[in-house]
Amino acid sequence: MPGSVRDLTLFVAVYEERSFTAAAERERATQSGVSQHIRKLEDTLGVRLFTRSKGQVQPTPAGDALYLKSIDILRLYDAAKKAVRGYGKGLEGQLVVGLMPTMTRSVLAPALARFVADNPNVAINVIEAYSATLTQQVRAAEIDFAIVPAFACPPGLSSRLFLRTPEVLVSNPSLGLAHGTPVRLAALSPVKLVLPGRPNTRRHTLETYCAANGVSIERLIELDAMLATLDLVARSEWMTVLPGVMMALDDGTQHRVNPLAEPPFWLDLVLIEPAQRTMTAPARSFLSQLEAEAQRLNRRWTGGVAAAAGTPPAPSGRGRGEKLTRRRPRRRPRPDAS
Amino acid sequence: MPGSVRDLTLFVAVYEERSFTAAAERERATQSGVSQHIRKLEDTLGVRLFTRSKGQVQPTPAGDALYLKSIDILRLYDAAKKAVRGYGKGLEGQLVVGLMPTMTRSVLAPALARFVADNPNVAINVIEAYSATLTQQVRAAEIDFAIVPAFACPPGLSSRLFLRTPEVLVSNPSLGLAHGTPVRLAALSPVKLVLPGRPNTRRHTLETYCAANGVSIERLIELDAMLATLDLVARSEWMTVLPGVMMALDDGTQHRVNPLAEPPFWLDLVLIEPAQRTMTAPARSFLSQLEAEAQRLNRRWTGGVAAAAGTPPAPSGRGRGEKLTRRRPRRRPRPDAS
DNA sequence: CAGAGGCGATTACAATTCCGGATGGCAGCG
DNA sequence: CGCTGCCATCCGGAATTGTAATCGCCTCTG
Repeated sequence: MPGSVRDLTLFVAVYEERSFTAAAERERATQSGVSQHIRKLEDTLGVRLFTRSKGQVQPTPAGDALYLKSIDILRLYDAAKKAVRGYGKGLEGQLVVGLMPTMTRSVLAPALARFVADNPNVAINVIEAYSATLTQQVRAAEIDFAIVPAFACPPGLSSRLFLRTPEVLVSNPSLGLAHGTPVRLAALSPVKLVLPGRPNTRRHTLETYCAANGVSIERLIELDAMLATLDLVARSEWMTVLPGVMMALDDGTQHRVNPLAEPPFWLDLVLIEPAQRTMTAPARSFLSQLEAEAQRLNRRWTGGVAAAAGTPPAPSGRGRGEKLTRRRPRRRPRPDAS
Repeated sequence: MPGSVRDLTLFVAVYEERSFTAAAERERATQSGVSQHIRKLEDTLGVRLFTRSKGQVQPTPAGDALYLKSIDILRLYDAAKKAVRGYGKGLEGQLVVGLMPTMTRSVLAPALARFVADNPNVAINVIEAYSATLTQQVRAAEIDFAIVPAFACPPGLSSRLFLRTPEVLVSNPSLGLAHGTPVRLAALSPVKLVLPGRPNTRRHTLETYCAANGVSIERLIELDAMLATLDLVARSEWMTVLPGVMMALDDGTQHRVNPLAEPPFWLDLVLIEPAQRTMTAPARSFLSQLEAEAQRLNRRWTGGVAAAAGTPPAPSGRGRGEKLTRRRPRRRPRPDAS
């Protein structure tokens, strides 16, 4: 009933060669096979496609019509085959990743572009959310892995340090800070800061830093919207503090970016994944791309000799790649929101 | 290697249903068969098209791409099938017909339109030429039949009367003749006539008529180009004489048409075909359409009571449908040119 | 007119593919 | 833990496809 592409190929060959035998050798088939294919076509369509009289094979009007359609179909078919073959390289599978705005602003795009180029047949789903949501989804094994700020690791999760990045002050260029140079926040005190809301542990961490280092906050706006925060800073005298890896590509025209100094202030990002299962190959591959890109961008702040000197050792003996799965904690600590 | 349309149909079904079993029953197949088809596709393409994990069938990016192409291919394929099936009705074969301008000006188009509508899969080739050429081609069995002026039938031809049509005077409307009324050519004498060249027997017949009926020819132009003749008559005071069936559709605005009277002047058209072979079914069918149309148009001149009165009996006992094949003549008479 | 040769149709048989039922693995669910 | 739904796989028979050989028709040629 449905007919094969071979039928059309042979038909087109006969049409163009005006000969069954010529078509047969062109298509590496026997004259007999070609004859049978054409006859099958004619039978199923109920139409003669060629007149084989006078020693000449001539297409009928129906043959002409079918030829015009056939070449389109075959061209499409071939294009489809080629296009789909292009997906053959690289890994295969699905990949669901949870990332905070910290990762999605600068790190994600290059890593993602490289990964899809290398692995076109992996179905990718990136979820941008705050760490509370992400942690929950990882524990439910809804996503392959997530990158979140370091926190007390709840059960069912496996985690390791992903990146240590400096916190940076982000301000309006008109405020006159020299882009990229370390800054002592206390020297600017009192400051007007845009900070995340109370549920976000980041808020507490930042306030603690300020209080401990003689930074008085003149005014404060709570914004849990990253795009709005950046826009507000770019258009006003409000400032904010963000993870450095997120701002590594800024050149100082939209935002002035200055690492906090005296004392430096570091943020640890950790990778979390469901403890009960091993990471899929696409997840591993994408993670390595992501990590490479994050470290490359982070060198904007740690690569310089002066900045490198200020890098503290990894905290509390937990090095990169070291698992810290906790199976049965006494109580479940609430994950912080970023 | 080349894959069948069934593959794509089943693939599309799976893609849309997101389920192998649902696709199977939608396409009247078994789940097993669907699974095998998809696997064959994946193997030949070297790409996974669906991820069958978590109890969910989800297309991969390659699956998405293939789906987009597939629906186009299937749509095209279906359209092609439907279109070609449309050629299934009616007769099939080839048809080569030779006609003079006398037939092609008014008779051919309606007959041809009806014939191709009824028999879409007949390859038609109409050759417009003068009778000398046509007779030769019929004898060489290059064409199925031709319509030519009556003449002494050479060997190898079978002929019968096709149509008796009155000769009509064609003139410029500004000359003031009443369109459609019989006219006595002698009353217009002397006349300025456009006539075919000497090789055409028509020329001799017309001159004979004029001479025998007191028509003096004031001036004469030889034109063997029908379009040019009609155009010249429409734009000047030159007149010509043409077979009536050719001018039956004219309404008198471009050309005034008047049957010759006192005496009337008839042209016999005959059908000629190769004697050694019987006419093909398409040829018979087309001929009957052509004949019906010719007679319909001819009634414009013979249908009226007065005109019918002037119709002479068929000449020399050769009625319509009567063959006059001559196998072995003494000498081969030169066919006249029309 | 006879013979040769080209070409498509047909036939018979072999290889392959297709199809459907049965079975097994896996995950979700009560 | 059994049940159920779903897909993969295996297997045997049916159908299709491909091949080689042959036939019939036509053309060409001498």
